[in-house]
Amino acid sequence: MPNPAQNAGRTVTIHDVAAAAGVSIGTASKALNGVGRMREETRARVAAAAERLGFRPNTLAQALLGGRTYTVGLITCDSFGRFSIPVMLGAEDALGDGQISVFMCDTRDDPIRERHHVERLLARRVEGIIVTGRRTEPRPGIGRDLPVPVVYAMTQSLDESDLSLVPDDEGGGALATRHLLTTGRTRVGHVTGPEGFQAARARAAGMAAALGEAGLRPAGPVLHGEWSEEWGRQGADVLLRAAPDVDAIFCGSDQIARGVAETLRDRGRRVPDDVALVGFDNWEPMALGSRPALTTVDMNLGEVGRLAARHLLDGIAGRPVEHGVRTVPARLVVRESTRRGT
Amino acid sequence: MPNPAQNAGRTVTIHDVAAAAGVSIGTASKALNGVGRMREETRARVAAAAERLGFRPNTLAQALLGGRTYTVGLITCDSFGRFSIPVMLGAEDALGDGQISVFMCDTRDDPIRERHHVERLLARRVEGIIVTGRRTEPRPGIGRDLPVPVVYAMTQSLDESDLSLVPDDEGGGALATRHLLTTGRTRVGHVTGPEGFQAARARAAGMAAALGEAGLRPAGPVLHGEWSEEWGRQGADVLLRAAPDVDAIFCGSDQIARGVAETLRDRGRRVPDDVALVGFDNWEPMALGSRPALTTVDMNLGEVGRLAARHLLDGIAGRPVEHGVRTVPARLVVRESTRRGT
DNA sequence: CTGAAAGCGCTAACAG
DNA sequence: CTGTTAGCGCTTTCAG
Repeated sequence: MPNPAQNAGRTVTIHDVAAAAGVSIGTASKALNGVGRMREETRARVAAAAERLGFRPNTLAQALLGGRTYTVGLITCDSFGRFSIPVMLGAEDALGDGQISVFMCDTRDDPIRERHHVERLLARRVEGIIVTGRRTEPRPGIGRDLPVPVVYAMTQSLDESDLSLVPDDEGGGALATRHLLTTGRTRVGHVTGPEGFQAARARAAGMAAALGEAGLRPAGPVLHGEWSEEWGRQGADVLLRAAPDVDAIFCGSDQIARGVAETLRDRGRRVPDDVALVGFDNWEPMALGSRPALTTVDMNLGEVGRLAARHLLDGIAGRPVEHGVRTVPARLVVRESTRRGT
Repeated sequence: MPNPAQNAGRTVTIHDVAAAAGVSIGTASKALNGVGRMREETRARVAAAAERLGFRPNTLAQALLGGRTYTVGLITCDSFGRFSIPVMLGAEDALGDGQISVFMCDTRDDPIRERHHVERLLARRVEGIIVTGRRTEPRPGIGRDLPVPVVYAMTQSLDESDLSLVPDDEGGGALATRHLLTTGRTRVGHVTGPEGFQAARARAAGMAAALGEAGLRPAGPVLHGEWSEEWGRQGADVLLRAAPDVDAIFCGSDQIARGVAETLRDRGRRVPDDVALVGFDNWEPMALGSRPALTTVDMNLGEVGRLAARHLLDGIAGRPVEHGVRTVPARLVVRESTRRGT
């Protein structure tokens, strides 16, 4: 049986198929697309010829004619980093079934490169663009009045008329905090990332709100620093001095939580018996590698991506795209670091 | 000044530009492409019209006519994981400047999906395909006699006639080991990943070779286990029992190294004073978060990707693509965990 | 120096 | 039931 793919010579066109099947080019097209009515025998003969020659309809020609390319662009400013990848996966998920292919572009955080990529994508007649990013900090949009719909995911456009999908940091902070309260903790501290990050501020706000509902306040000051383990180690020390009776610490990231865990251990506090610990990100290598394994907030980034894709598809279908900033609920993943309340 | 992008209504074609500039369609084309000879004034008039209307040549039409699409496919089996991302970045790097766009496809490790993606890419007339993967284990190729060149990066095709680019695990192991010897260590142990992984075996072989050159043998048995911190913690205990006088440990991954470091600390061995430690991967969040920061082997994955892209471009240009498995040298990153030799 | 016409691979009307 | 034709947007001969 000849391999259908062995057309290394010249690409097989529908013209070849038609010739091989002894029909005209138009008939071949209809036969292959199951359109119109014709003798079953003819249809089969054409199909056989196509199969034998390894015919693959040229998507470009179809696109040119049909006015649709079934492609979208995915622009990331995250160097394909840790956050945008799950988003992309989710997006690919929602798009892939629709026979839509994805052009990937990385901007390296360079606006010139970005502009360049947008131009290229538009020249390729993508039907829509998803923009993802590293942080949730608002950023300038990729352009106004573009001829295709645009959705921002895991990043946020400064332009109010754009649609941006971001994780619910505030809700996540509240979720983590309420979980700690449920397990009987009442003196909850917070060590997190730079105050300049909206994500850090929102998570802290969520925590404060949840504590407030219970008539409580944070134990010690909210400690802002870098998104690093090293800061977690330092921050924990500061916190232990400021609020020695702390019985739970909510951390702005899993990395910070690991650092905190290390200092707690060095200072003879057992996790979770003396101090319960909650991280943020559900970055598994970190959260599972930590001892004990970290309870943490998962931002459902895949869902962010899926939603972004779905909104984009709506836009492509001609339905008006919503605008403003929309938030995707987070989810708590409970592990050892908060088991067995006091 | 009108925004060139405000063509939300209908896409601007060269026909529109020609009409606006008062020239024929062919003249407009030549003017825009700087081809042929014509009055400077005409050229300028066309350029101005194109600018004003926000004309973007339709890449599809150009591709159809020119027989080149300037696109390649990137297939990953790694769910955009930690390893294939740097590879992609490197590839995008080498391709992007050549005005080549990249279609991303994730297979989720499903051969059916993979087949599907390959078909789709070929239908879109990509000019080449790069396949990346999670492990360096050999895998079946994506198809024989495809009409476009294919390069495997960070994964390896079973088909000897394919070109596969993989990191030099053996060289990396030797590099790490020689560094330890240089800092005066002589009793070097090894804790690494599953024996089933070629990467683990190659790294161990590299270490054995380097020790052999110095007339030495590994301290204790080579310990195979999971690629996890937990295994690092356990493995270190086993090693300390089997070879209590060990003064250096080379680990198969940074995660394992972190686990090893933790156990060493628990057992009262100082790093690097009593025992020096080298990891593998240079996965920065892990390597830098560890205390002390880990000396580790960087596989130069970006280079792997860049090379893959370059070979692919060669293939696209019609030059014959080499075949077999080619190896990209690794690089040592020295940090605290090996400073100050005994 | 500029315009007209052919054609890339395909589909969708319309004739036969 | 099948073949012919026009045309998607563009480039490239070849005449004018």
